[in-house]
Amino acid sequence: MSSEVTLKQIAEALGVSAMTVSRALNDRDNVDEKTKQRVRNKAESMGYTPNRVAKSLVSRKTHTLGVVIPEITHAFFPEVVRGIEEVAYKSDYQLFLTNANELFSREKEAIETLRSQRVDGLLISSSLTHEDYSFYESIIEGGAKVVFFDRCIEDIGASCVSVNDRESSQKITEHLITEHGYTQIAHLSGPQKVSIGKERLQGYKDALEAHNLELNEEWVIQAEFKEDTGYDAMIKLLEKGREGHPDAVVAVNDPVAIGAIEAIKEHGLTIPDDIAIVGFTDDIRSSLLDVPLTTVRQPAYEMGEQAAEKLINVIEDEDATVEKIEVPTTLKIRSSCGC
Amino acid sequence: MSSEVTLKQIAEALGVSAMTVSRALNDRDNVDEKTKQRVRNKAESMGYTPNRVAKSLVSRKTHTLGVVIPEITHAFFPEVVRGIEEVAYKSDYQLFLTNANELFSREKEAIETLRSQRVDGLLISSSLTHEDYSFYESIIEGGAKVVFFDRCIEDIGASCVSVNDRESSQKITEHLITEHGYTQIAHLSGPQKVSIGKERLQGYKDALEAHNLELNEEWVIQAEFKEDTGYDAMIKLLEKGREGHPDAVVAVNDPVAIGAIEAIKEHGLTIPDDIAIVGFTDDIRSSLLDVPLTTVRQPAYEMGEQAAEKLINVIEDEDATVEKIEVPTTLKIRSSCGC
DNA sequence: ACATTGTATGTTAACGATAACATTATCAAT
DNA sequence: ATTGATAATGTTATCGTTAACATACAATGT
Repeated sequence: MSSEVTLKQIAEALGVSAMTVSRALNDRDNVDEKTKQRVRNKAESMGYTPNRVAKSLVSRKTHTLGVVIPEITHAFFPEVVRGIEEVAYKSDYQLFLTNANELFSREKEAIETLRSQRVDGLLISSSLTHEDYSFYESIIEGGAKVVFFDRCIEDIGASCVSVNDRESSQKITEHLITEHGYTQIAHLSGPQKVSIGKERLQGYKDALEAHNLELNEEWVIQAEFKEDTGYDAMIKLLEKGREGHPDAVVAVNDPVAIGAIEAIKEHGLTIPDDIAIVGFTDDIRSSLLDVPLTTVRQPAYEMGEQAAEKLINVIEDEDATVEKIEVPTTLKIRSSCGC
Repeated sequence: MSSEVTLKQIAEALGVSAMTVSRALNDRDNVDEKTKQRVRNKAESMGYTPNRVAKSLVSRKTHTLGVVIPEITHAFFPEVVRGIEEVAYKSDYQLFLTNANELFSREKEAIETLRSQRVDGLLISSSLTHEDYSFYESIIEGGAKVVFFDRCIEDIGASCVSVNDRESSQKITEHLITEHGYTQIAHLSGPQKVSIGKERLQGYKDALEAHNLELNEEWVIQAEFKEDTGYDAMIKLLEKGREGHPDAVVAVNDPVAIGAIEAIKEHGLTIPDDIAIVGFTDDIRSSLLDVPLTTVRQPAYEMGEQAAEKLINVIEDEDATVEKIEVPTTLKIRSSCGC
């Protein structure tokens, strides 16, 4: 039997109306138990699969969520997606997954398509790198239910699940200052248009300020989020060299730190003796490096769970409020910081 | 404007019929250029988003693919999904992603739901661990378009994209024999009900046989696919101990090898001097271990691409044939084998 | 005997878009 | 002016399901 079996076909085969079949299969009241059984058997034997497309058209609900992430390569986002998936599964939602590949244009396209699909809600980690939020504003105003995670766009009426990047960044920088006494600390930053890039830089600055260390603008080099940009930024930093190299480096995330480590090694320097370095994310590789990387652990799975729970809440409860949900980070002290 | 704008509403606002609006927005012939422009402007200003649900009901095509994977934690499947996503994106398909969590019951449920969603096709990496293929048979007979990848179910009328597990397993085992002269080689196998479990064991046996080494059944221990099962299996192997431990171990995949390495270290043995070990997969961590792991590299991204291409081909071309597509593996020789 | 209640079923219309067919307007050719 | 062809637009029915209302019939109470 083909997958094209419809209620009407079952109805005809049994000599009843389509409505009765619908009622029987949805186990409603007011249907004779014998009829229900007859219908169920027939549906089974004809290989009936309910058509959610038709159902969605009537109910204006698709029971689907759109997930938009900026990349799938590293361990972080898959882990977030696993958390999302788990919650969605339990609440009987299906997931549309799209990878924007760090391109906002592609993200926009993806969101547009997902809205066409009439997803009940959107989970977005933004690839935006400029400061024009009008696209998000318009879709939210247009009634889309959105929850951001990790890379958030704030104050535009959508909830957000992330870690406290600024505070965490400050904490790990302070670890370098108070535990190890470093004073010459550089930062390989992320793009300043992305919230986590800005926040983490700010946390680094906060730490310096709190300990009366002077900020050397020359030692803040902008990378992006991947290994090669970390490598390049570190090379730049090492080649400035007039005033010598820094004691320690705070990288915007672990992939950047991993790239930087390679550059440091190539320059014949050792970690942590010549230069200490710390990251952010706790990439799956970080504990396995020659000199295990001290970093900030972000609970990715939990972040996914929280984001999905919040979104489903927004979808199902009319008066859910806009929230900023922070999931706690933990410092993962390993040896790259000098410990 | 809410997302609930319909063609009819635009039509009313302009005093034309819904059909004209539909034609204008789809840029059909036989519509006055001025009308088209008026319609487009109005649609834009009202924030119209076409409803794919309604469209799908008419066209009986959803332009969506269902992807079912057994796990998302490790790097392999995310990378496959990235390949799938890329191809789907280019061909304008959306992806439903579901994680079966290594549970066949959950996979079955997922497939049923995806069929309800009327996905145009399914990409499946099976979590099946028994030998009853009737579920797959029935959905394929029911007209579902299916392409398996990595963990395939063969000879039931669906195409399959995978590596040649048996041959690759034989090759890496032979590397241990011919390059290093090991003769006491153990195997930590996968579940024998899963194709890759069976095939890789078989490849291991082929290698022994080809070199006239006796197969010691005691040294084939069944693990599953994760670290903890590798650890447990290795402990079992080490504690048999009457005849001493093996020279070398062939693990069914890298996570199992990583678990086993821990067990080996705990027993105070060193790799590769006391026991050499090799894996399969080329996990992102494998090159970063204390003793980098020799393994078989599976081109995950390419596997995803091929699987998606094949599926789209099956969907769009009536007389596409059933194929077994093999993507080539490469040996990643590092130092855990003794090199 | 008859209104009343309740159970089991049927009919119609709707969700939003579009294919297929129908109608009207426009213009050139005779 | 009339015809025919073509361009522009409208109408109806359909996809599969279900809500809302309608009907048929049996059982109950007075």
